[in-house]
Amino acid sequence: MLPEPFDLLNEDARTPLILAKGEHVFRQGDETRGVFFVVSGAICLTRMTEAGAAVTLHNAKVGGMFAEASLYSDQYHCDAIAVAPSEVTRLSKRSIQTRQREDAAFSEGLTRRLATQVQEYRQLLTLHAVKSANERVYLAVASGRLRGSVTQLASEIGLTKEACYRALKELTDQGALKKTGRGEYALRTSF
Amino acid sequence: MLPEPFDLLNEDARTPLILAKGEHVFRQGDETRGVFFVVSGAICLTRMTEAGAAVTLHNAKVGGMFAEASLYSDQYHCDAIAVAPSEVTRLSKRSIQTRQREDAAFSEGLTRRLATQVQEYRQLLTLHAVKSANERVYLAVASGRLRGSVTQLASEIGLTKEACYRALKELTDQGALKKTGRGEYALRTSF
DNA sequence: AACCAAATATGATTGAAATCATATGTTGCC
DNA sequence: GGCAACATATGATTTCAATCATATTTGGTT
Repeated sequence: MLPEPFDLLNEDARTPLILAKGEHVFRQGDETRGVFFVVSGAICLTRMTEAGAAVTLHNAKVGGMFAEASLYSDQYHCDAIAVAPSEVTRLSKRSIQTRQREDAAFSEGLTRRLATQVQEYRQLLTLHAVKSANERVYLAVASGRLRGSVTQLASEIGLTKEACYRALKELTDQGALKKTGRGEYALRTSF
Repeated sequence: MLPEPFDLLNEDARTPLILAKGEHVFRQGDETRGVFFVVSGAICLTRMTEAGAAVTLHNAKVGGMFAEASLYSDQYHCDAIAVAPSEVTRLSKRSIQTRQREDAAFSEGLTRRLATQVQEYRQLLTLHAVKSANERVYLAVASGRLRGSVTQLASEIGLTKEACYRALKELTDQGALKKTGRGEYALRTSF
């Protein structure tokens, strides 16, 4: 359930938290107690600027984690608020740090996970820079991003679901994609 | 010059490479020899899909790094090509891995750098999801992203430079920003 | 000093995606 | 079994940023 290497942590390193919509997981300035995994719901991280504007830093969704950088800070630098009824698992900072020191496999696993995420985020950002909706959708499908729903893909790649459906239709009409089912599309190999 | 913790590496872990435009730093399938730092120019990472489409994974610019995930792979999974005459520094995989095992400060520094980058990329992706150009520019300025040129900011946040200048002008007219010089803007604190 | 390249700045026009609307299909649940 | 919620799908209209165009300023180079 927890992503590697956090699945290696002892039971007592995990604290489940149930949150009502609007409830805080932590606040800016709170002492850092760990990193979090989203079991259900969604958590939004925001920071206030000096001018009073709220900047959203991250929308953590089911299966995602947040506040990993808190391992290297004494206080949280933003607010984490449940935007829906949620369950999150807190992974104790102390346990993680101890394990990092004492277990090379865990330490390597953590570094590896972060390196992989950096790679994924760069790829996603690069995809966002593609102007044409059709090309963006094609590249997204070619990169294997159409796992869940089309709606989900749309939000992932920065399009409305309507624009995404339209692009899928046009790409299918053009012969670049093949419709393999309701909401399912495959690449048409060009040879 | 090199970002932490790579500045800690010995001289002999660094290999400078000079590349003409179009030249490869490495190819998909090559044995992994290290991670890279861009001293000048720009490097583009692309991968071919089964259907023959080229997917750009990352555009590494001056001061940036690429192929960090190669530390956890035997072969590179994409091509790295200089899109302009470039100089890059290769940081030997072996040296990094040895140092990771033997120097806790280095190891922690690397993990920390990656965690920070994950955080930054998430923030940038979240910013890209803001629809209105004005709001996007405002939030970008509020997050301290207007360091270099406006042109640079524009490309960073996914707008054309024209749209970015216009947004800056409108925000200034509205009183949300204050123009402090040519290409320089500051937040107007609302109190 | 003259010149060039790039950044700054803004106006006019266009186009592509957002929005609004609507219909059907599917899934889970009481 | 029926209802609610959501995903799929596509048509019509609008809007906002991209594009095209142009002028000025600045910094670096010869």
